[in-house]
Amino acid sequence: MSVERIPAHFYAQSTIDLAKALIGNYLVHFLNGELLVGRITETEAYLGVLDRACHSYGRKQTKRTRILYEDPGHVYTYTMHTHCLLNVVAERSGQPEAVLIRGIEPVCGIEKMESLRGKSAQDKQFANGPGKLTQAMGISMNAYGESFIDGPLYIGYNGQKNGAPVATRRIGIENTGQAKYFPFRFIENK
DNA sequence: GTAACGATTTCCT
DNA sequence: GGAAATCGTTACT
Repeated sequence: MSVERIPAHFYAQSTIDLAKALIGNYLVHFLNGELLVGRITETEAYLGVLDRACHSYGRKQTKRTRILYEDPGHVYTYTMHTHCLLNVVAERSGQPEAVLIRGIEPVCGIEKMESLRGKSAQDKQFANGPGKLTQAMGISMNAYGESFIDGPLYIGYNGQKNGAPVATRRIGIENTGQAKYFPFRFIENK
């Protein structure tokens, strides 16, 4: 199976558009000579400065979040409750916005994923969460700061896209004021 | 150096 | 549906 890597300009669009555009495309990880491919089914936009739920709210900058201020197309991984979350830096340099990959469906390298995840790919709970998919794809903090444009981890173009993604309210961020009502979470329209 | 918090997952009731 | 687990990063003394 060959998956065409999406070029750099793809990432240089608004965070919302990027979040929608990612749905239906492939998340690809070249790991130890094996190709792991998952179809992206769920994403979430984090609008940095305006978004209280985001680590870069108010242009806050720390060691961990500085990658958000770099050029779009970078990999931003974040450790949470012993789990690793995967983000795609969007917009443009100096604009700390990113898209969180929240869910995938295994496509290629399934046996390897099952081994990494320790669960059957038949299970609907296999990779339907931010921490689960990073485990299934073998993604860790090692990926922090890499680029989707020329690294072992990248987004692959899927010729046959599905219908328009559905926007929903976000979840899991109850303590972030009004930001939790923003419809910035996108799921595949089935 | 120490304390508090969190973009989650999983298990229990 | 609700609570505990669990640990790196952040913020504060």
